[in-house]
Order: sequence, then structure tokens, then C-alpha cells
Amino acid sequence: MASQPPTRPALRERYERRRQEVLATAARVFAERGYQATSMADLTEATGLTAGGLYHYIGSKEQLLFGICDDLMAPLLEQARPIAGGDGPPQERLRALLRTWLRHVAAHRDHLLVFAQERHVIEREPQWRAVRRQRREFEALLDDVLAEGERTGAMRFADRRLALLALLGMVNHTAQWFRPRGRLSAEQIADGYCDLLLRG
Amino acid sequence: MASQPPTRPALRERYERRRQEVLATAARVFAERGYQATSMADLTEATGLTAGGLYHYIGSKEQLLFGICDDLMAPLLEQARPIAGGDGPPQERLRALLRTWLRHVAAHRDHLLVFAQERHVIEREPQWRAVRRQRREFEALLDDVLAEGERTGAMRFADRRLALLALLGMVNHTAQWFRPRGRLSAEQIADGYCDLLLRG
DNA sequence: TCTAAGTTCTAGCGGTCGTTCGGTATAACG
DNA sequence: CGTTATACCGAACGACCGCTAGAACTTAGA
Repeated sequence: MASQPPTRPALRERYERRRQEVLATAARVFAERGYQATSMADLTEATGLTAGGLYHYIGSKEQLLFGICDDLMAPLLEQARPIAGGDGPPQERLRALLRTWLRHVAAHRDHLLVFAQERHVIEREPQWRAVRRQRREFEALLDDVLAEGERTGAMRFADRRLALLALLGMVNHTAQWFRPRGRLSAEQIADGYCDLLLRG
Repeated sequence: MASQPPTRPALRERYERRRQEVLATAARVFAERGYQATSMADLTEATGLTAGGLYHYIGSKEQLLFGICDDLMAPLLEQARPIAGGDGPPQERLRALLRTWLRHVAAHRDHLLVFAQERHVIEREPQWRAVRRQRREFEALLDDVLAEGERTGAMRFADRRLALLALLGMVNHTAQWFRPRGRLSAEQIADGYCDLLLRG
């Protein structure tokens, strides 16, 4: 049923570090084969642990997926909040937001691929409310910046809602094709998307 | 092992019609719960058939997925080829292509959601080569139109490859949020994306 | 009407799934 | 040092998986 973090302070850190390793390894395997198609046997092989040892860290397969989603969204939100809430010109805030976002996508490709793959579960099941809220908060941060850009006249959209959805689509899709040593860096991609959205 | 279409011509049509029904029903259930997470028992419940009857039409669960992907890609390609290969101005061909594409996305949301969800399988496994080729051909049709627009000076891209990838991302993502009786029609969305790509 | 083809049913097979649990070795803490 | 929390092991469990065989029923075509 459970995975309990140690109460002894000296062991706490080691446990968390190892747990992160397990999550990252699992994210990689899930991204390759799919969450549902990956068996716990696949994960024991990939982590080097056996079934019992694995469950010492993860609690259940679903909690493992939850951990991956949280590792994706929580740090992204933490970085995005101060940028979106800053007081510079909206178009500069948008550019900074996109660069941070795409760096995060590039660094957490596996996590995002799993997130996108299992979206139907995350959007439907009650136990995924917390993750849904994270996703919605991030989208609201983006929309606020676009809305303020429109208000100040710095941006103009035929349909702001559609522009936001298009942006979400292109950025999330980036995880499908981005390669770390590819032709374009995360920043170049971010600027490319930004120009696509704002030019004219 | 297999599902054999009837040899008698009079029954052939009925068989194909029923088979299409089964595919569409399966696509709906797969889109809701995920391909891997859906059991054959779920499908027997959804189709009204029992296990044996179901296998009379589908051959195997994987062939069922293949059928869904083909129902998505084959008619889209058939519509897209003459538009992309036409001789009007490139920007008009692009607009027509996008409208057709988005009408197709709107009409086959379930199919596209399943396709996107199982992309990791389709892109990796050897037996999915035919579907990969369909996807690549469609992307090539799009890129050809963009390239000719650039050549004739009708379009200008900072990075044409990135523009194509952005376009693919936003359109495919549309299946996630499009609602048949929503605020925007498929054509309005297509025009919105087209303007985003070309304006400036 | 008769026959062969087509359609669907029922029952269940072998295998794999996520998970559990009792155990052992190790390290922290008093 | 002794005690106890921690780390990990590995066999085994019950449930469910995709799929099949074989028979029963229905319909098309001669």
C-alpha cells in the first residue's frame, strides 16, 4: 500500500535522492514504451531494484505516475510565477516565460511525454485534481500575460483564446521532436514561437 | 488468428459496414480510457458483441488499432493530395489544406487522440511502418506548400522547419479541446492558424 | 428447400499483471 | 553494545489479460 519516507533525519535526504532517481528512470521507460504498456518487471529491470525494493519508494504504479507529473509541473510553476507576475513589458515577460518553459520541456522531455500520453487519465479521474490544477494555473499565467499585452496595446490577437491554445499545442508538441544536440536550442525555439505569436 | 472478410459480394458490404462501426466504437473507448487500459471486455460491452463475435471483425487488438489509424490517415491523404498538388497560389492552397485538415480532425477526434496517445508505438515498432509513411507523406505535402510559398515570395519564415513543426503541434493539439458545438468552427480555427503562420 | 458461408455465442486456456509479505542484512541512535 | 528503523530481496497471490476452439444459429444463393 504505502511508501513511507524515513523519520530519521540523516536518512531522509538519501531516500529522497534515490526516489528521484527511480522517478526519472521510470519516466524514461514510460516515455519509450508507454505507461500502461510498461510492467513493474520492466521497471525492476531498469532500476536494478527488485519488486519489494521498488515498492519501498513508489507506493504504487499510479503514485509513481503522480510523482512524475509533479516533478514536471511543480518546478515549472515555481519558475513561471515570478516571471508572469513581474512588472516589465508584457512582450518581454512572454519571451522570458517561453524560454523558461522550453528549457524545462527540453530538460524534462520524458516527463512531458508521459504527461501528454496519460492526459486522458489526468483530465478525467478525481484523484488527479491536484495535477489538473497545476496545469490550469500555468495556462492562466500565460493567458494573463497575453491579456495584459492586449490591454496595453503591445500585442494584438484576432482571437486570444485561440492564440493561447495554439501556443500550448506547439510547445507541448516540441517534446516529440526536440533533440538535445539538434539544430535549434531551447531558447531559439522559444524565440521562434514568440515571433510567430507576436509579429505583425 | 484472423478476421476474414466474406467472399460473397452481397455480404462483403454488410461486413465492412459493421467493421467500421466496431472501429468507431473502439476509437471512442480508446480515446476515453486509453488503448492499453481498455480491455477486450470493455470493447465487448461497448460494441454489444461477445469476445468471439468481436474477433470475427478485428483479428487482434493491435490490428484494431491499425484500422483506426488507417481510417484516420488514408482519407485525409486522399483529400490533401489534390489540394497540395494544385496550381493556385500557395497561400490559398495552404488555407484550403488547413480547412480540410481541421474538418478531418473535428470529425475524427477520437481517432486522432488514439493516434497521438500511441505515437510511441507507431514511431518505434517495425510493423507500423505503413502508418509512419502516411504521417510523413502528409507532413511532406504541407512542407511542399510552405516551400513553394517561400520560393514565390508569398510567404516568409524565420525558420520554415520550425513553422511546420509549430503548425503540426497546434493542429494535432486541437483534438484535445475541440468541441463540435463550441465557439469556433473547424474552418474558423483553420483560418486562425493560417493567419498566425502567414501574417507579417 | 437445401447447403454452404457467415455470424455470434459460450467457456475457458495459458500467461502476465500489480502488489504483498515475511524475511535478511545493514546502518543509525541511545 | 543493543535496539530499532531502514533498505532491499524474491517467492507467491489472486485477478485479469488477450485470445481461441467449437458449436449453434442465421442468412444468401442454387
